[in-house]
Order: sequence, then structure tokens, then C-alpha cells
Amino acid sequence: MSLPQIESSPDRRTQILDAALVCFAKRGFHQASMHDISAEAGISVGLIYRYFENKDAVISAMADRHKKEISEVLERARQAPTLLESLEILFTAHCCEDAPQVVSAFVVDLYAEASRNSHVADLVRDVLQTAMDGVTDLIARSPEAASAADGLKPHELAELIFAVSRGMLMRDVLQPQTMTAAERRARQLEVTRRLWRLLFTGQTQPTYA
Amino acid sequence: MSLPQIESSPDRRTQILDAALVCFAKRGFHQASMHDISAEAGISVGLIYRYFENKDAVISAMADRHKKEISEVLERARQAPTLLESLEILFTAHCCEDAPQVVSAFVVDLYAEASRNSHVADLVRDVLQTAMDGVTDLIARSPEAASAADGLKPHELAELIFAVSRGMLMRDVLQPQTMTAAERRARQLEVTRRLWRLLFTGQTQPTYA
Amino acid sequence: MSLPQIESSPDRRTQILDAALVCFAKRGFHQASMHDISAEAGISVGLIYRYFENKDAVISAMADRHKKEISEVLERARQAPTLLESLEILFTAHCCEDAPQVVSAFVVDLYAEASRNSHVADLVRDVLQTAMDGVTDLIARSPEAASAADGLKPHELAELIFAVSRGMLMRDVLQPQTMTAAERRARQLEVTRRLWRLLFTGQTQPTYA
Amino acid sequence: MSLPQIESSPDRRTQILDAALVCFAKRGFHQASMHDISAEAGISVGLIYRYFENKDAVISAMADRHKKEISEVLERARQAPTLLESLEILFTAHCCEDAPQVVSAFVVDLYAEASRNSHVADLVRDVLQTAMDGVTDLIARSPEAASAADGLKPHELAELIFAVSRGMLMRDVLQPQTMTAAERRARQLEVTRRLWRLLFTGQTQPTYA
DNA sequence: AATGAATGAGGCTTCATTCAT
DNA sequence: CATGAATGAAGCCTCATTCAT
Repeated sequence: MSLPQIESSPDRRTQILDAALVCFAKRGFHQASMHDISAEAGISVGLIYRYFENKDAVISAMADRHKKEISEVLERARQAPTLLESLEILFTAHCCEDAPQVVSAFVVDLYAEASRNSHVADLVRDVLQTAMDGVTDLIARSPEAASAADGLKPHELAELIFAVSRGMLMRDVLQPQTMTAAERRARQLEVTRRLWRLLFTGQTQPTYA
Repeated sequence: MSLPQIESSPDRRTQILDAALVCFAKRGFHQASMHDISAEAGISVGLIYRYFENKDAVISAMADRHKKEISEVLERARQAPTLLESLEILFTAHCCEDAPQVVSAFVVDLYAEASRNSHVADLVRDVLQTAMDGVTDLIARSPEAASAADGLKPHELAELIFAVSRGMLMRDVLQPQTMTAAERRARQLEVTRRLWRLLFTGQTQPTYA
Repeated sequence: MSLPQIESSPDRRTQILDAALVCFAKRGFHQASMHDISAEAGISVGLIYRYFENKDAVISAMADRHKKEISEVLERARQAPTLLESLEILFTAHCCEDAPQVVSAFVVDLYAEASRNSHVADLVRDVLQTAMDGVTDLIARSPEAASAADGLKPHELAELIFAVSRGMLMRDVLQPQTMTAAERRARQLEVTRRLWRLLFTGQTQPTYA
Repeated sequence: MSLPQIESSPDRRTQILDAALVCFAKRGFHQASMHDISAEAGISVGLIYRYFENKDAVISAMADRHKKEISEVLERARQAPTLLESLEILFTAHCCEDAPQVVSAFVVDLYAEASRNSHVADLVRDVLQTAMDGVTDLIARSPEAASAADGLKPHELAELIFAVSRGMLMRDVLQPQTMTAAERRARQLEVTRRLWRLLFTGQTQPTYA
């Protein structure tokens, strides 16, 4: 596929979206001004309008990119040798990227926005559905699933997993900004393993012991 | 004649906060204008400033009220006869009140705000800590805890419970507004029971083993 | 003349004007709010409107009162045994009252207001004219006037005297608020005497000495 | 193509300050709205904020510009051949510029503002000090000073001169706006000469004594 | 392609004034 | 006589967006 130079240079768009992520995470979608974004990107305000129709388009594009990033994470998770490792990848994706709790704040804002902006809501729902389907599939195909706790079906397990994931991400936002990405990651991993043992280790700890 | 004079009539404050909740949920903290709130409350803009120093104070007061409401829910949960019922109360508190998904959107916004407004962050963290402590205690004292899955300690179980709760609330925000409070409640209950069985039924595997 | 109780109790009016002076001096006519005044007076906002039609009326009444106070100062000056003492009274009137540089700020504001509010302008002009006439008369009748410097006529001398007086008052406003009323007074007296020697001591210091 | 980009085009600033002067003189610092200023300048409100941080900054800049104008007047006064001419320049500077009594009203307002705004107070005090020093120096070096009345020292003479100057300016504000700049100038000149004769003609008494 | 000056609507907040009690 | 809750117009300021260069 040839990339027509019209309809935006991908590099510029990326540059702007990178800047937007920082600004959105730092101040929120609607508190971040177009000027903030342009300054963060090191370009002029007007230039943003050459690549995005308006601010809402930037937000939508961010949501879109988020969707792609989640897809990639999912792909990586899929290729992990064990289910546990897959889950670890999924649960820590948001805290080891470039910025520490930047992503968490962005995602919480994304959900908040979704509750009012149906376009964003559709996107987020779509992301979620895709990811859930992927994980459901992952579980269904993993050997551990056989001994899944309590006879829960794969899609029920996936739902619990994602709920915990979202819940931890939401909590992440409250952590003082002094917490490093590594510390956040460690915390997420701990919970992931706890959850994994709970869901897939079959009879957990033998009661009779 | 009652004397509401000194330090603000609680009724007015309540009226304003009720209106603010609707507006905040509908448009978000920063997209909701003071005019929106005054219109929703059926009063003039200026009057809000007799009861709140500024918009931030309204947001803080909302957070504060949220804290008290959570405390009350916790109290009710504490008085439930079984742990399962306690959890059901905790998990459905946000979707059966007066407004349907209003509360969910508000809470997600609250966390988003917390990531930037340290005052709000402190409040939310405080709410969370109190609630977690309460539930930890609840678990520690419940007979089911003895057979808790996987040897998880009460506070670890509480952490998982709250993560799921937050995660479900976050998801709630994506539901089309056509979903009724009852439907949301049903969904929450289902997940709650699933989680409960998982965590507290002792041997997750069939009892006959 | 009997004083009808309608058309305002003089005490309340005085109380309000006293408070207004403090507020006006502290914040300026238009920066001082009616609430400021009521708080300073220890009464409710509404009560001010029982005694004054509106804020402008308070300002006008302040100007009016200023006029009467100047008249009284003038009267005292008239009764002083010597011209120098008369001048000393006139020059220091504004810095020994209850508050220190409160009055100076008020008067400067009064002139500023006069430049836009023709009602106030008329009043201030009237005050000035009356005072000038009084001092002109004082000079004309004093023995020192005979040896007045340079053959200046009484009204020309009066004009100079008032110019210096206003000029010193204006400067007063720049003094850090740490300066006490006594220090201000001392400074004013020094200039007064300098001016007096200059204007009325006949051949000043003999040149030949 | 000139580069006015960085740190504000001086022309725009000047244009805004010119408009602000008119508005401030007409309505006072705090009564003049930003809209008034923008309308007077023929630009939009928002544009002012590209050149000034806020309204206070406009006021400060006006005070700053006043300072520079006074410096220029002082410089011109310094180059006058005789002391009398120097004084005439100083005394009439404010009433012959572009606008008639605009400047007087502005200066009175500036002093009023100085009594509450310490930043402005510092500026005005600085202007005054510089000007006083300049005139003191002017006097000290002029031959007339030798025969100065009454043995007054240069700085004492300067103080009197400035007091009279300020006093006349204050009075200027009361003049009906029908008075032309020329008439104001004439009046100022008359007083200036009177003062000069008084202060510097040596023996005020006829020379034959 | 890129800039940033310019616009103006809209948000937050204050405050003079009124009026029911 | 006195209060202070209530109103709403108006002021300051921000910011998404446009457009001449």
C-alpha cells in the first residue's frame, strides 16, 4: 500500500499524538489546551490543524491509537509460552512504557470521556471486546483452563481478569507520583500472580494440609 | 423558625451538590459549567458562591460527600448477616441509587481528577483506605475466611475485591444509557457471586472430591 | 429645626460613613464593596440601603462630610493666634485624625473620582473654593501679609499654599505604611514652616550676611 | 520583513497602552474594563492578553511608561538654557501632550493606586526620586541657586517645587473639561513663574534695598 | 509546510441591589 | 428597624479555531 502524502504524514501525527498523550495525562482531555499540545510537540498551534480537524479529532485519534496499542499488547500476550506470562504482559503493559503513570491517567480519562462521547465509547467498547475475546480464546486454549477454578467458563474468567486489570489501573492513578514505573510494575505483577493462582491453580492450597 | 444562617444551610448545599452530581456525571467536572449546575438546581449562578467558595470547592465537597456515602454503604455492609450479602451491598451500591449510571461516571471522573488534584487524591485515597480496612475487617471476622482460597490473607482478598469492584464500575460507564439500573445491578450481582464463590467457597473444586 | 426621624438617623449614617472611609482608603471607592463596608460597620448590607440610596450616594455623602470637616478645620485655623499656626493646622489636619494615612488616600481618591463624577467634582471644587477664600481672607487680615514676599497678592499666596498642601498630601500616599501619624505630621510641619518663612518673612535671610 | 515575534511587538503594546491611557483617564484604572481598552484600541479583548499577562500588568506597564516619559521630560528640562525654562518644561509637561487633562487624571489615579498596590507604589516612588534628584542637581548647578531664597538647600527647594507641581496637577483634575490644553498650560506657567520668582529672585523685596 | 497573531464566544467569579422574613 | 439570601449583569480571562504571511 502506498501512503499518499495527503491525508497526513504519519510522523507528524505521531509526534502530535505523543505530545497529546503527555498533556492529556498531565491535565486531562479538556483541561489540556491545543497550545499545551503544540508546545509539548515543539510546533505551532496552527500546524496541529493541518493534521487533525479539531481537538475532538485528536482525542479520537488517541483513542484509536490506544486501540492499536492494546492490540499489539494482546498479540505479544498471545505469543507468550504460558498463560501466566500472558497475563503478566497484559497487566503490566500500562506501567512500563515510556512514562510511568501517564498511561493510567490517560486510560481513566478515556473511560470518563467515553461516558459522554459516544464515538469514544464505541471505540473503547470495541477495544475491550477485542481484548476480552482474545483473552477468552487464550484461556480456552491453555491447559491450565482445564483445572480452572470453580468451573468458571473462559469468558467469565476473562471478565474477572479484565475487571481486576481495570481496577488496578484505576488505583494506580492514586499513587503518589514518586512511585517509579518499576514499583508500579512490581505491584501489578504481585496481584497478577495472586489472581492467577486463584483462578488456575486448581485446588489452590489443599484444604486438608 | 429554624436558623440556617451560620455557615451555610445544609439543604441548599445538598440541593447544589445534587445538581452538581447530575451535571458532573453528564458532562464531567470541567465541562460542566457553573451555569449548568445553577440551572439544574433551579437557582442563580451567584447563589452557588454563597455556599461554595468556587468550583473546586464544589468538586471537593462532592468528593467529601462521596466519602460519607461510602462510609454509610460500608456500615450497611457490616451489618449484613453473611459475607456474601455484605459484598453484594458493596458491589451494587453505585447502581441502584437515585440515578442509574450517573454515579459510575462521577466516580470515574473522580479518579481522573484525583490524578491531577492532590486534594481530591487525598480524599479518594482516604475513602479507599477506610473502605478497604472495613472490608478487611469484615473478612477477618467472617467464618468463610477460614476456608479462604489459596491461603490469601484478608487484606489481599480485600484488595482483589476492590479491584474487581472498581473495574466493574469502570466498565459500567461504557454501557449504553438504555441499560436500566436493575440490569446493571443484576450484572454486578452476578460478578459478585462469581467472585465470592471463587474466594471463599473453600475448595473451588467440587465438594465431593 | 426638629430632626425628623425619617430621612435617616444621623448616628447610623455616621457609623456607615466611618466604615466607608476605612474601606475606601484601604481599597478605593470602586474596589471597596458594599459588603466590605457593612462588615466594617458591623451591620448587614441591606441596612446601608436604608440610609443611602446606593453606593454613589455613599461616595457623595463622604465627599459632603469631607467638605464639612474641611470647614471645621478652616474654622479652627481662623481662630489661631498667628498665621503660621493657622497654616500648621491646615497642613496637618489630614494626618493626625484617628487613622494615619487613611485620609490621604481617601482625598487622592476623591480627586480621582472628581475627574469623572461631575457631582463629586462640584463638591470638591466647592470645598476648595471655600477653603481658598477663607485662607485668602486670613492672609489679607494678617499683619505678616504686608511683608509678603515678592508682592504676591493674598489669593496668589493662598493658591501656592494650597498647591503645596495638596502636593504634600499626594506624596503622603507613597509613604510606607510603617510611618506613624506623628512622623507624617512632623514632616508636614517642617514643610509648612519652610513655606511660611519663604512667603511671609519679608526678606527671608538677608543676602548680605 | 521585520521580526516582531519574540517577546511582544512594541507597536502593539504601545497601541494598547495608548488606548489604556485614554480609558484609564476617562474611567479610572478599575472602572475601565478590558473591553473598553480593546474597543478603544480597535482590537479584540483576547489580543491584549498576548501582550500583557493581565490587567494589573497593563497598569504596571502604564506606570512604567509614565516613568520613562518623566525621564524624557527631565532630560529636556536639563537642556534648557535657564532654570526658569527648565521649570516651565517640568510644570507644563502634563498638559500639552496629545491629550488635554487625560494625563492629569491618570497621574492622580496612579497615586491612588500606589496607596494600595505596592508594585505601583515602588514605581511611583522611584519616578519621584529620580525626578527630584534631577531637579535638585539642576538647581545646585544653576547660578540662581546662589541667591536662593531663605537659604534653602537645593533639595529643599526641589521638594517645594515638586509639591507645588503635584498640587497643581491635582487641581487640574477639577477643571471642567471645556478648558483647553492651552488654557491649562497658561495657568501652570503663571504659577511656575510665581514660584520661580519667589524661590530664586534672591531678595524677594525690591532690589533697591 | 509552517507560523503565530488575531478573534470572540464562553467560563468563572464578583458585587450592587432587592426583598421576604 | 434589621437581616442576609437571592438575583443577574458585567468583568476578567482562556482557548479553540482561523488566516495572512
